[in-house]
Amino acid sequence: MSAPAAPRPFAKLKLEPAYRKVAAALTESITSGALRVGERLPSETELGLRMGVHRSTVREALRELESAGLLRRERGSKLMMVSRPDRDTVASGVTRALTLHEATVAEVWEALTVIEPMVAEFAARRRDPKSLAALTAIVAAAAPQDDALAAAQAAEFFRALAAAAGNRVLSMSHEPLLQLMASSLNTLMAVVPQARSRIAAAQRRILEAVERGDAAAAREWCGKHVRDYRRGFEVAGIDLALPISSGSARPSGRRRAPTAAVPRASRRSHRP
Amino acid sequence: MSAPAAPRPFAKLKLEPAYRKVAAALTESITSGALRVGERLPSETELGLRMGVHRSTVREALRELESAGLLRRERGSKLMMVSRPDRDTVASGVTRALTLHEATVAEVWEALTVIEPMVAEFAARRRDPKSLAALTAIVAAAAPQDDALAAAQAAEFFRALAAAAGNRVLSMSHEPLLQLMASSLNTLMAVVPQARSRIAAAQRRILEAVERGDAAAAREWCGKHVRDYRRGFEVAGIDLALPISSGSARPSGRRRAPTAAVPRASRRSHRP
DNA sequence: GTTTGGAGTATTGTCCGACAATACTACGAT
DNA sequence: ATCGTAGTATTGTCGGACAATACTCCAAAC
Repeated sequence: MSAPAAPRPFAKLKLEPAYRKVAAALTESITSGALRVGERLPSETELGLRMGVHRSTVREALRELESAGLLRRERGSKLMMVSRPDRDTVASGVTRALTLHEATVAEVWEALTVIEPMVAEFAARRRDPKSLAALTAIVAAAAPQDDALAAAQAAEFFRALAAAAGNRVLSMSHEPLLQLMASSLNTLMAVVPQARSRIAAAQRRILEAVERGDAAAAREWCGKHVRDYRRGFEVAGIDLALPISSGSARPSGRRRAPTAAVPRASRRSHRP
Repeated sequence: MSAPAAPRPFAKLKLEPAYRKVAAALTESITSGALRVGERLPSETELGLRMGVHRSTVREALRELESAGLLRRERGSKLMMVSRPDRDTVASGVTRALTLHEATVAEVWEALTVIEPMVAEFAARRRDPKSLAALTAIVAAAAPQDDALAAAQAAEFFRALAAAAGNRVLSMSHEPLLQLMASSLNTLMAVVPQARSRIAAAQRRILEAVERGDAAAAREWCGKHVRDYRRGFEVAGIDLALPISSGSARPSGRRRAPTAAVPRASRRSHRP
């Protein structure tokens, strides 16, 4: 900075770098409410000026908050805006972590077993017209030929169910599960064609139970539904003990060799 | 870079900035396994050289991955190391998101209602000596006078229970709930002293059921336990409909005015 | 022979400054 | 009042610099 910080007798020992302090300060300002959601941040230069660091340092901090979803930019704007991390951002973080920890298909399925039936139960208990309409629309949208679409619809059903249950914590908690299931569902659809009608039937039964507010029935049918998925996986030959593939479900070209951003390790970058 | 990229007839339209592309490429390399966990990254300069961008640009990308927990530095090392996001990193992201979305105490409690009993059931079903020992140790550690410690112990019990259940997905899913409960538990302990013995008793009963592999009993007792928390909240006068306080449970000084990192908005930084 | 002590190098953290592209503002012409 | 345009502010990216410190490796000391 401008002040060269004369090395005093017992100088301060700097435990964490400035960019982290800046990031922490900004995060605090957001979570404490000092900066409200939707508010625009000052420019990088001004932030640097006020906090006594250089713009580059501010920038590194901003990238941190940005990737956490605490800051974003509205379409075609330059200034950053305070925002709450949206569902997908948060969930994809969890998804990545679980993938890297090599969570198995069985673990994910088991978690679904735990959560979804209760979600259905709450949905039946708290049904309201709007979410019922949304649910109905999704169930009605019979998935066509496309396997990927059918898989997406299956996930969408659970999403809508959670929305109908009116519990954002549950909604947020089960989102990673849906994301993780994506690739398995894809192969399920492809390999077991009759799965589609079974799923459709199950969805209809759950929807009916929710519609008439029959919580117990909704839970039961949903439980059966999830258990049926397991059978589907077995029929499709998906090994439940295997780690879930991160299956980003990209349009195509998933089989090409992993484009290594860093092809070879540098001379002495790797020490066992 | 070195090549000035002569503005060709129909120039490339750059949709996303370089630092994001770099971050995406690195992330891909990690999730695809091209970079294995534990491996050391090359230096920033070398990364920049190889990927054709300036060091500053690489740095911004690194901050992104770092905050996502995909990169970390082992104590006192300079080079970055590929890592899997650890439980706390991921969970605190979810916690922050839910806090900012103003999830209510009721929602969090409800989610606990859904997850914990099933966790207890699985723990009973899959009990193994090691996790049983850990559980026993935690239950035995009767929380002393300190309210914060008692609250922490209560959370720790659930953590150990999930570990005993041997499902990392459930473990990861319920961690944010425990974090969110922290502050409420704190006030619960402070206001309702008799809660401590009730909790201890409940933990003992759950532990017993798990020890003898009685899945149904474990689930039942755990359900009662969680429901008892709700009663505790009501007695303590905690409004269930209120948003959960982000309660970072810092040692002290929680009541001071929020230290605004950015005291006043700059001249034209805010447009309604 | 093993340990200790440096000298030298590599790497990060931070800063400074520059410049093109582009969003935003304000003013002047119609 | 509307519109177009010139000027300004801001981001994205680059080049380079320098202090502090981790790492390497060789030589001296025990």
